[in-house]
Amino acid sequence: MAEIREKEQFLAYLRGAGHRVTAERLALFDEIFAQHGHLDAEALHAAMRSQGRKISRATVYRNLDLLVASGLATKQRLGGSGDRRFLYEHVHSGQRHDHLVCAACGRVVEFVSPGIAALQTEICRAHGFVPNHHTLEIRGLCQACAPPEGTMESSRRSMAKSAEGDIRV
Amino acid sequence: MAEIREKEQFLAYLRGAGHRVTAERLALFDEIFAQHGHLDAEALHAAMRSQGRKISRATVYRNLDLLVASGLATKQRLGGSGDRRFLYEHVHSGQRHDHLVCAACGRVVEFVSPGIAALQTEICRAHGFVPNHHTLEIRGLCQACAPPEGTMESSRRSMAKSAEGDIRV
DNA sequence: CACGTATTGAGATTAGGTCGCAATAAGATA
DNA sequence: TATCTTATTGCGACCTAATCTCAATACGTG
Repeated sequence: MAEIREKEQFLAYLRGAGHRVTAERLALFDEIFAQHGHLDAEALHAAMRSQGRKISRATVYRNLDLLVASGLATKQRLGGSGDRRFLYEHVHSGQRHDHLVCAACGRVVEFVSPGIAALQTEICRAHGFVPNHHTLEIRGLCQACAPPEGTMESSRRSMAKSAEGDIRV
Repeated sequence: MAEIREKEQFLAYLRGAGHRVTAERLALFDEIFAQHGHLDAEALHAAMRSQGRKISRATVYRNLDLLVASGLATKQRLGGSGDRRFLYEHVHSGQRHDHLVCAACGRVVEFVSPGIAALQTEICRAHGFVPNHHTLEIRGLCQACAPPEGTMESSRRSMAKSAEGDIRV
């Protein structure tokens, strides 16, 4: 289990900030680290209830914010104008990543771009701005939902389908 | 007035899409192009009422979405986790720009980065993704709200304060 | 000018999240 | 381990932003 390190980090954060270590917090932590991808509060709440853990909606929201404050989870509204709820995601070994969101099927693809990260740092420096979090989301159509007509340049769609997650720019 | 071109574009969009050209739509257009920066639906609504134009809230929302669909305005939730409402902004002569949002004072600084734009294009290509819109927001502390202690490196804060809008990376 | 239909306005409704407060339980102290 | 203090929980009420409904209005075509 990779999240053992993160759990320690979470405990350290709680103690350091004078917060108590409650069963609800640990359960929420386990749940969000057990799941992959983005979850909304609703889904988390449902998941925990279905596991027998009775936990209130308010507590889910409160502790989710705590997880975010600890730096172990992120909270964003993905889907641009579309999605109305916050989505939470546990950090991936401290790795920064951003999102490609398909407007048609809702699929979310993560990507990593050291180049963009570097430019952002540069921009912040130039503006005397001290960055903390960031959100970069590109909305459009994924391969599968690509333009149905495909009149021109329908060729380069060949090497596709499954290659994911290792592209770096 | 620079927005005369945009207004024609808006009219063309309306007609092309089989939508009617109503007084409310024109008034809304004028208002959003008269203002600078980001406005929420509420503010727009208030602004129009205070100008004598009686327009309903529902209509504001509906037509704001129309403006977005026409490509003449953007709709985003800035302020990351903080802001709960959508903010609208008219396009600046077709220029793409992104935001630096101060978590302390709420100030929003716009920046332009051809470098990031290029990398985004590159990433989309690599994923066979056809981009449409995007959102890039960096949250943190602006110069004014910078770390209050400033123990180390308190020097480079000198050339500051007013230089804005011309930094390109 | 008249007609058909998209659009508007007003208010009800929904959705997601937050708040207040009494009951509970972490964890410090002895 | 028993006790005490106070953060945390759960529940339901509440809030806000945005959407929906539907009758009345007004574009714009013929």
